[in-house]
Amino acid sequence: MNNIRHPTRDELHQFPLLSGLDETESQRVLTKARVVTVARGEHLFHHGDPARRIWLCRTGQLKLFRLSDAGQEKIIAIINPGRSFAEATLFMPQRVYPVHCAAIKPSELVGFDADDLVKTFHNDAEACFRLLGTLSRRMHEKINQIESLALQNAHLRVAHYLLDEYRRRDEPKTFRLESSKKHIAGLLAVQPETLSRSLTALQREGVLDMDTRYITINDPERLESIARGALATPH
Amino acid sequence: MNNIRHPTRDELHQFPLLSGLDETESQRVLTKARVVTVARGEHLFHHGDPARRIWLCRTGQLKLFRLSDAGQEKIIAIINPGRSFAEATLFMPQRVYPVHCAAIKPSELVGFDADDLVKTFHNDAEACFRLLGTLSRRMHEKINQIESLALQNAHLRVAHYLLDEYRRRDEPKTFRLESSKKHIAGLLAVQPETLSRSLTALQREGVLDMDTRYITINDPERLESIARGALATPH
DNA sequence: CGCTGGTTTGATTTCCTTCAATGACGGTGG
DNA sequence: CCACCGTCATTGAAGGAAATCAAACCAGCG
Repeated sequence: MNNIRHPTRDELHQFPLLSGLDETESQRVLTKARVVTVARGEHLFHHGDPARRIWLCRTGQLKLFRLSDAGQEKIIAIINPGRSFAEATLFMPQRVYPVHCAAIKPSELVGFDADDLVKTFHNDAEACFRLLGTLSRRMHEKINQIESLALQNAHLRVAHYLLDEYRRRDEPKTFRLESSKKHIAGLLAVQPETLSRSLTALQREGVLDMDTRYITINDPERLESIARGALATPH
Repeated sequence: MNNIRHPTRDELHQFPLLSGLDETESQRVLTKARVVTVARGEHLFHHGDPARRIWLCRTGQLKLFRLSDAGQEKIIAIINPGRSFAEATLFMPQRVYPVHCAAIKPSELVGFDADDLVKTFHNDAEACFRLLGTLSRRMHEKINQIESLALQNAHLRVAHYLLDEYRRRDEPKTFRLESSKKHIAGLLAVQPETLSRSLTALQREGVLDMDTRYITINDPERLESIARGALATPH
């Protein structure tokens, strides 16, 4: 039975980091795990807070982000159900969260005890390898983000983002944006106005159509060539 | 005796990832390890190459970087002696290098066999933990780079860089830049001209003095406040 | 000494942010 | 069910930061 207040053993095993646990370990981790709900807009943790738990998003949506002194927000990642986050804090000398985390939608999370997990990893080489895999993948994603910010202009970043989303969903003509345009702008490190202008330009070019949060890709090849740097020449 | 052609067991143990190996494992890893020299300007590997080795820089200096279609170069990291790199490729499903690597100075490296290392990690939970720690630290560095690119303007990035270098060296009044200004510009994702102008402005403000590659920090507090966002108001 | 590549300085251009105003949603409570 | 409010989205105009272009200078090194 799927009790919403406590993580089930099945759920635990879907969690990639813990999928190989035996009965005893499962039991211990479950005992220390806690379900937390966060209202829309509410913070789960702040940048610099001691990281006593690592998290699995069960429902809802959250953002991991940094803030500038001026209050500008750069989103590092948007967290959707099934994603875990903050694993890298486990192995840092001083265990603090490197970013803020707040809910974009009302969300429900499972929080695993950090000390407890480290103990588990000590006995489980397989789990270590899975975590190494996860962190490595994330590291390469970060390198891609750095390249994107450093070498691509705003329109290129937008085109790239759309193409990535399109492919991630297995290339359906139409799909729904994962989040509001304001948040996507924060993810791409552009102003909402700039994102809006980019999308309008792509629409004018006939590359895509847009209906509020729904995007229809009319010309994937064209989008790809634009993402590669072909200037979207406005007439 | 320090044979320059083959890594010694002592050297292997300085390598943080392998410092806990026992005699047998040391022996195996050493057998498969290979010393490679790279001339200034020469590539060690390209973005997308199969990653059959991970590397330890013994002497010289290298850059890890990405290239834009237009040929612009964004440096992800500058590698100095004692630093290892490319570890994260070990645990990726498709083992390829995510960046280019080229020598800034003539360099000598030890290349460890990837399959061999993975075997070692299977038997050595301690080594796994050390690697998890290394990757976690690098991940947080990447997050800092992303924040820097997204939320700080060029002058702020320069000030931050100088402050970091100053502190990393334990705050000597004068220190030598780790690399040419062209490469530092590539690291900070600004044009060399912009870096030059930033440094000139800081000099004009009396924050620092500069003599070719040597920087003297006259006013660390001022530099810090500039890095925090205090506008360097040119009169 | 005389290259070659790195650095500085100035002038111009481009891109993106900022500012401002209007319009469209979508959730909430009457 | 509809009116209201706040947030999000769009569009235009103006300003500013950094890139680009161009040229002169400098430094290290064969």
